[in-house]
Amino acid sequence: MRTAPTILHLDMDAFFASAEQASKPSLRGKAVIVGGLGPRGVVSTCSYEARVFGVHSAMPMAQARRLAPNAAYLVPRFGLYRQISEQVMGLLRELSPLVEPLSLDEAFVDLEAGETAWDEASALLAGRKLRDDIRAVTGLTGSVGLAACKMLAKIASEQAKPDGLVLIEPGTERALLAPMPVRILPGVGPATGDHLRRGGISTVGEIAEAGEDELVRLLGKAHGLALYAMALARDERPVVAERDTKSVSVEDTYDVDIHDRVRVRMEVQRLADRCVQRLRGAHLSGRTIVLKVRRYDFSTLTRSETLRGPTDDPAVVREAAARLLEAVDTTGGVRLLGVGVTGLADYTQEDLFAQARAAAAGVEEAASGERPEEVKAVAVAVEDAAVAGPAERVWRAGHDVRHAEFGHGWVQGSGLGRVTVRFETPDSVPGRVKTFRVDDPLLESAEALPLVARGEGGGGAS
DNA sequence: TCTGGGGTCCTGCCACCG
DNA sequence: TCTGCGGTGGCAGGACCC
Repeated sequence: MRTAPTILHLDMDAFFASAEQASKPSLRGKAVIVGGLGPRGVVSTCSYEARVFGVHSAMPMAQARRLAPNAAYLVPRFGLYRQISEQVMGLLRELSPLVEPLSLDEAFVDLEAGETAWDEASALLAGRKLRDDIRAVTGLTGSVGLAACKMLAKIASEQAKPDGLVLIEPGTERALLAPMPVRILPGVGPATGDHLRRGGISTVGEIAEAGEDELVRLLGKAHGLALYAMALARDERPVVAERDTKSVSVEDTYDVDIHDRVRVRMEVQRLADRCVQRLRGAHLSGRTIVLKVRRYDFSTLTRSETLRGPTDDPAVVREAAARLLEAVDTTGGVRLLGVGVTGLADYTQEDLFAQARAAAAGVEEAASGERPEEVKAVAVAVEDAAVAGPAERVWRAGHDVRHAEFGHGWVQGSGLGRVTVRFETPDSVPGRVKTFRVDDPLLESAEALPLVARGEGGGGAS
């Protein structure tokens, strides 16, 4: 294990909510909650102002509304977050070629590999400059943790939140970890936490005292050994820049449980098509098709089927998903359906023809009588239908719009044939609110504006 | 209070093979 | 021929993460 604190962990502060506040001046300093707004939505991220009311991520939206009825509720705008994320990841790559993104708002960086830092002083310097650069380029704040391994760097950035920097000095790690609750360690969630507590262990220090054998007895080999090592501040996991995707899936939770079996079949077909679109978008194909069903009582089951070869053919995936569904009892209703593909392989354009042939042959076997050409034709028709969306306009809370007369703004709310728009931009003062008919011809949806104007602070969203 | 969506990894069980 | 055994792959479920 290295001895200098040259692993950096960056965590953007309340990322989605902060991006929304930066983009909408009227929301700055206010409780902002981003997540699914349907009856079964959950909070994705909330601003620090909202956390004061007890709101936190993963909380059911209905509960958040009770706790913070006057907060601004917005649906996520992943396009905007991705743009900002790319800017931030770009800054990280200036520090080192070894950058491991964990999500849109988090990443590890190996500063030593980038020859940016080799000791405490140089690591601190790099961390401070990074925070300044992020603020200048995106207008947002991020918290930085520096330590000699990934686990500790992540704990450090957690301690640094919000808008701070913490370095864990080599040699102090075990003393620092000992009094912390076990849940601080990566891999310890509610279930493992309970398990350990029943075994009389509630702090990291108690894990270390319990010993390796006891941990393995309590949690099994892989988990027990890993946790024991972490408790001793031993974490040899390298920063890995490129990770291969292992699975691709799509799932939908329905506002109301679906009881109609025909509707369930139809939804599974649609999910299969969406899943294949994703798969093809990533230039992948896969061998194992997975169907996921969450029933009315929240019990979840999966059924999977492995094909003889990888496929990215929508007809093949739909057929497999339909077969899997036939083995599942859905009486009582389903609240969620999902279709996924694992056992992934890269494919190239040259492989396409051969794969389509092989996959179509598989379907022909399964649904005897169908000819490969017919199967392919159906698949193409469905894809076209999926691409052609509904014609009516939907005004989603938080999304940007442009009005021919009043300029750029965002949707504050809509309903009963009306849409309310607040007219403001990231660099304007808080704007005025106006209400229009949902079919107002002067109103159109718009792209998100960059948070920091181009030329200001060394770059902006493109 | 009533639980999203997209992932990864691990474990236990079973069947199959040599 | 039967049985035991270890390795491997498929499948289902669970835990965890952001």
